[in-house]
Amino acid sequence: MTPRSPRPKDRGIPEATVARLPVYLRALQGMAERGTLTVSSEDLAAIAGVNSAKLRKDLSHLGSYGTRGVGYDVDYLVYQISRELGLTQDWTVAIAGVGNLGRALANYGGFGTRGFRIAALFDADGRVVGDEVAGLVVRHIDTLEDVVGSEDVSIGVIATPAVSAQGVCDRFVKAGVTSVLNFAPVVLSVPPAVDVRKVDLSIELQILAFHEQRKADGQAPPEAGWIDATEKT
Amino acid sequence: MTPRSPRPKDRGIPEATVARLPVYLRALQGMAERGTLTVSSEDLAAIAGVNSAKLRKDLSHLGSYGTRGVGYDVDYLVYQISRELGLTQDWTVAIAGVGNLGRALANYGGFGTRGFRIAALFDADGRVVGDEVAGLVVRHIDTLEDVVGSEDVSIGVIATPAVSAQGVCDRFVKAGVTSVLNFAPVVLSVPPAVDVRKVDLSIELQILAFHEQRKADGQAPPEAGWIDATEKT
DNA sequence: ACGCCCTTGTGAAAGTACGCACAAAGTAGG
DNA sequence: CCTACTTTGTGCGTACTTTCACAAGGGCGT
Ligand SMILES: NC(=O)c1ccc[n+]([C@@H]2O[C@H](COP(=O)([O-])OP(=O)(O)OC[C@H]3O[C@@H](n4cnc5c(N)ncnc54)[C@H](O)[C@@H]3O)[C@@H](O)[C@H]2O)c1
Ligand SMILES: NC(=O)c1ccc[n+]([C@@H]2O[C@H](COP(=O)([O-])OP(=O)(O)OC[C@H]3O[C@@H](n4cnc5c(N)ncnc54)[C@H](O)[C@@H]3O)[C@@H](O)[C@H]2O)c1
Repeated sequence: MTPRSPRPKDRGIPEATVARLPVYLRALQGMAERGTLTVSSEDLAAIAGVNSAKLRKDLSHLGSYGTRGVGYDVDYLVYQISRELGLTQDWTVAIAGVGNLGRALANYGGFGTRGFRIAALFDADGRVVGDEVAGLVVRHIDTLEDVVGSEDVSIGVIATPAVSAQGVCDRFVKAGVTSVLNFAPVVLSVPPAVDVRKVDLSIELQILAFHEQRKADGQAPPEAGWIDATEKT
Repeated sequence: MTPRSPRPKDRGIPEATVARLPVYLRALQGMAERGTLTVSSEDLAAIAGVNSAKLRKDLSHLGSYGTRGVGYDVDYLVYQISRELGLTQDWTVAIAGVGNLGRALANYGGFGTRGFRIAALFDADGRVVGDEVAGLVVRHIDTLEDVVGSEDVSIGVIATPAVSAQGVCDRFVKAGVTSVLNFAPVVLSVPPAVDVRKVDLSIELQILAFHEQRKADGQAPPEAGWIDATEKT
């Protein structure tokens, strides 16, 4: 069985654009806090580390929200991007695996402030179950289905060891979760209706190692200006 | 993402391929441990969650290491991919910011086993400096330059708050680090010779939220004639 | 030695993404 | 109202990516 790509055709905003919208949003929110009223594509692009034409094209997928000769209204753009990303509503998140990483995630304040409410923590280890972490009592993984149902969890985070990840994922899916963020170094199989995104630190390091080796193979690195780093995931 | 290399000696492996090689490698290492001797592109692709033609094309960039009618020799392929990724040598890593996330990273065993040696931990907080974390004593960030130089660190990991990230990055770069893995939610500016990769959990969640919303919209009548206020005539 | 059958490696097509360059659209000032 | 100036929105060429489809290569049974 070949796991089908979650969204072969999104008859809407290109995936590459979706991945950049959060970056723009963050930049804009910073500007809004500092009281900036409008911003040009040139300036915003510089902050976000992208080409200004790309930024304009990205925003054009949301609609014509700019004013020629002036730029974009910061607050209005914040609202439009938020709406497009689905951040005008709150999302409920559950984390499975309360080890090193799960604890770091639970304790991280940056989620709640962005509309992602952590509703439950699960672990299989009896020594962890019952602990209070970040204001939540760790529940046993066997209660996952009940809690996910009653709390209406829509995003499941997997921070268990790799061997447990597929099993936990299956339980999330069976319980009705349709988006999964996976930190375990395994490829998860899910039904087509479920989105999975993975964060794999080892892979990131290996990609860096590849380029590092390439630099070492060559000779003197090119000297030039200072650029903004932008990457994709 | 190397913008403009005036020296296209194009022994180049596509970036998209590089990002998948670690996935293949992990699958192959698992097979090797279970004693599998050879594997077909079809089977390996299924495990890695990709199209088999894509896998073959990816591997073809490394050379012709398969045998028609048979498949690929697992051990040999492990070696070739490792070599291509630069994993036949060890890389030295330093982590700046020993908070929730920095500790989780330091305590994670999955790096050392893959050729990434964590050589130093840095923090700016006097209450953290001097602590022992994962067998290393946390050093003060002001010693970064010395340590990076003497330990020959090539990869810097940034796990500080966002406001400190650019500053820490600059120090890494000035000290000679040419690869940075950034967990802070900011776009870093670096010279062209430095590679930056970012891991941004908020962005991942926001992308999931986007698709989640889209799924929900599909159920309900989409926008029923609702037009944005700024729609032009 | 021979031919069958399996799997690789790769042209070519289709689909995405990027960024330049510029007309269109809006502002500001007279 | 008109002119000068600024910045958006996008058409278009280029480059990269994915996928299909199949000829060529190689092992294996007879
Ligand atoms: N810590 C890191 O920095 C880091 C980095 C990269 C990848 N990862 C990956 O993230 C995952 C978690 O890493 P970690 O360092 O937190 O590991 P950990 O061992 O510290 O924590 C894992 C937790 O999952 C729990 N668990 C095990 N089986 C479970 C199950 N079936 N259901 C629910 N909980 C279960 C364990 O009891 C433990 O508390 C691993 O897959 C690891 O490879 C971690
Ligand atoms: N914890 C998570 O799960 C999580 C998730 C997503 C993103 N992040 C990001 O990762 C980063 C770290 O998160 P955290 O939860 O570990 O934060 P934290 O506050 O727990 O830890 C940050 C650490 O960095 C240290 N620090 C501050 N300034 C420094 C400097 N100039 N030099 C060296 N060290 C410095 C602090 O003393 C602290 O120990 C943040 O940017 C955060 O936004 C974390």
